[in-house]
Amino acid sequence: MSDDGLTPNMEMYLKVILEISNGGSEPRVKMIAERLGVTMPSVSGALAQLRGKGLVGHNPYGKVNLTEEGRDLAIQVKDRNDLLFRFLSEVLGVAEETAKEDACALEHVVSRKTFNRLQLFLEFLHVCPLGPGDMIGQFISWARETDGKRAELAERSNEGQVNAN
Amino acid sequence: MSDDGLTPNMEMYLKVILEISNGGSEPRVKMIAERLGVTMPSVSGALAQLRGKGLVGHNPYGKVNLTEEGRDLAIQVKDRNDLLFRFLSEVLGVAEETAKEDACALEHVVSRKTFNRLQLFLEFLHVCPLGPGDMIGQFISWARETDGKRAELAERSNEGQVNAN
DNA sequence: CGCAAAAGTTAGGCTGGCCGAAGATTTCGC
DNA sequence: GCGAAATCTTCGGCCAGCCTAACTTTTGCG
Repeated sequence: MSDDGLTPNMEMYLKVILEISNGGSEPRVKMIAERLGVTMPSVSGALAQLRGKGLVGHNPYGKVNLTEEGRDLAIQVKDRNDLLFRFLSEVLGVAEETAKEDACALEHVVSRKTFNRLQLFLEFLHVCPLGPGDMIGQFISWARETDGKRAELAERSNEGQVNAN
Repeated sequence: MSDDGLTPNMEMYLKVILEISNGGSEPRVKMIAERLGVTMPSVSGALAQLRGKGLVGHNPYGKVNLTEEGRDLAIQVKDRNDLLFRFLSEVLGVAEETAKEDACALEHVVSRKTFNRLQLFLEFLHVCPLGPGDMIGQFISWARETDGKRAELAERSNEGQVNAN
């Protein structure tokens, strides 16, 4: 577990607030609500909690901003997201949309230790001493072939199998 | 998301019931409670829900058993867990304990598509055309070195840094 | 058998999150 | 500068999960 003592939901709020301000906008309750797909009352409640933990500054009807501590946590969440996304899409070759969704769920659950190892692993793959840098490409094309063959086999062995997707 | 329409918690209940029966015991409320670290009333409640969804058979004071559908789902969860655990421990070289914990959280959150790609990826690493089979070993030792070097650097550049764990 | 211990359930209460409805505040256009 | 629209908060209510306390059923031992 990622343990910063926050629930996945609270991490999401922090991350979104960070993203909004990184995007150059003033984070507003409404905007946060839209991005998270929740209603404004939910955001109000969440902000109250986060304010209570000293992670955001926010007085009623006022501006929302991350405290230093809140910003640090938000950055950590975002870093986990970025790393996971890169791993899923670049290494595993998962479709962008899926990679985004999965990263967003995984980011709250990956421990520090695993994060570190995964980071190292990505570096390694790029620096990889085997083959000229491109072990990822090798995997991707091997995977394509393999997938293809298996699809054929499945086809050939007939039957109305369950959707394998 | 893994979407079987179950919450992570419900998936855990199914998984644990499966593990208990695979271990050759009759799953009992008490045993499930112990394995999950919850109280018996929580288990009772969960079983009621699962029974409602037709995933377990269980009448009051009676035996607990998975229906066919429940068993299928439980197996899927377990498969996800196994794959993740292998990836974390064998490939990334994460410590066993951590790998177990992380796999247990990740298993509820990995989409089918990502699961499939990860599975393929593990196969590939074992079959890997680059270097004779052992790209994992290469990573592990490269990681050890790199970690070492960085520890030194951190050491040398002094300062009471935050625990980098 | 008969009754205590173990196992299980029901009841009530808590927290985290979410919602809609309704009321408060701020902003903006005229 | 005032009123309507937009934004935000407060208030109840809901569901998932968990707990403790108290009650019921089953088990098993003397």
